[in-house]
Amino acid sequence: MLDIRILREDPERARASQVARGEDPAVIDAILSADSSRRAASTVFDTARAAQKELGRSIGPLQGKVKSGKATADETAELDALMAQATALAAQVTQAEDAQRAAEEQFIGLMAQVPNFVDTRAPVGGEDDFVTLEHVGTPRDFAAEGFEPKDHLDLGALHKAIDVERGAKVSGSRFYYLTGVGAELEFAMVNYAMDTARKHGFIPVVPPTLVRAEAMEGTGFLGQAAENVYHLKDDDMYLVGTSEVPLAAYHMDEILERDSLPRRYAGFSPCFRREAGSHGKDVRGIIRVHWFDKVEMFAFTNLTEAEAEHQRFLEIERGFFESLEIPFRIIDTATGDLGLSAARKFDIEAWVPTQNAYREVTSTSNCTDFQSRRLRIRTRDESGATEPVCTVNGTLVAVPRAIVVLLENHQQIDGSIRVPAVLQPYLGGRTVLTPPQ
RNA sequence: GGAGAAGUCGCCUAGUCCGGUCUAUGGCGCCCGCCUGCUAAGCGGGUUGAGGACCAAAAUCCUCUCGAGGGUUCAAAUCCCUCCUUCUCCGCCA
Repeated sequence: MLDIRILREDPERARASQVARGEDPAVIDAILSADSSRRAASTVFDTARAAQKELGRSIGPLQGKVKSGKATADETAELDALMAQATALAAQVTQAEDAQRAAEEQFIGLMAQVPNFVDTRAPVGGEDDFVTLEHVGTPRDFAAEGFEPKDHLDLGALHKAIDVERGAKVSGSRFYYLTGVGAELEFAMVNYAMDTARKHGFIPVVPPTLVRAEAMEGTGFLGQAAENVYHLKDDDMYLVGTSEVPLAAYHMDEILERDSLPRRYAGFSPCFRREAGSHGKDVRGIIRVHWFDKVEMFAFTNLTEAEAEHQRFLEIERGFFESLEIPFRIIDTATGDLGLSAARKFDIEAWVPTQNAYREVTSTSNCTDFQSRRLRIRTRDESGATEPVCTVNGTLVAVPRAIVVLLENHQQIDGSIRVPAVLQPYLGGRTVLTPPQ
């Protein structure tokens, strides 16, 4: 949810943000108009209600007298007159209330559609208009090493680590089994990621992955992204696509004391995505799947700290993939590709040798106060007044994609996989994974 | 899943039977002030959150908020319905 006060004071900024995202700026004017109708309706209602209350205070004692039979004829007549007035007033109040509610609903409906303000430093444009900020590491020259790299599915089959055929048999396309060393790799990555997060001051969390509409809505996943969310109709529950959802909603309706910020959480959870509208994309392998496990970083900060926190998240992600000795680049996502909640987003794209391309492995977003307004998560400023917090999220490790880039980048000519030093303690000290006989 | 009890402005709590003077009681905690070698005690005041009016700002005022949403009524913390949550007992289960 946007801050209506900023919209009132600086509608130009809101219109510019809409334009940058490729959205309709006219919505902003519709909102401003709905806002003033809402305020006018509210004033009418308040006035009518105050009069009604006042009248009620006269009726009460008088009726007491009449009921007990102690009232004079004048008093009985007065009560009748007051009651007639009250009846008339009640009609006014009902009408004013309906008008107020309608105006409020229209206003909220419009507000909920509008994405967060973009950070003006984010590159303007669509999906392909990102800016590459940095390259880290150098892709291997397999030709010079004298062999053709195998893709992660071939390597997965060779190591009996990834089984997509049986995944499809049991659950359908875009499902997989991790077996043997594949499963071990998942635990190794998750444990390494959690240890990393803990060292950076994050509290480890295993959150619920089935949530109510409110949590989904509050984090901005029931808007444009709704088609990618699994919904359980019988229970009206949603399967989360990321632990960002339950982590953000963790402090829903709370006021977080100023000195308790930033609060940093690292969530481990399965993630479920319908991948509607991505037919034909990444059909082979486990790059794009309906379910995967992920370690996600999440922070609640105050307004002035959010941007620094976002940078911190990027540094942690950078350090993580650097330590895995995987070449990657960092991109600054373009405004048209930010999603509903983010003001700015950085992705790490790791090198996938067999695709001769960089593919997204992490994403960190600064959602400023957009989610916290929807979830009513606040803190107090110096004067003690409440203000919304800011939320920042970022992937530490999304398991299947991390496995893909690890296998492909560290494969050797005989099909074995070199284990980067940081991961060795999590794999029983093995320095190389050799295919089972 | 079944039966029962409960949910009040940080925490505890009065009020609900019998609707209006509830503009929600009292205690604890916390904050400010007074008093005071210091501290404690004592005394006085303040202490839910949201929206709005006025405004440079403060003060002030209005409305909403008694788990949530509906309903009855001139009027709902209070009566009725639905839902949520918690607790107790039973059943089932990793």
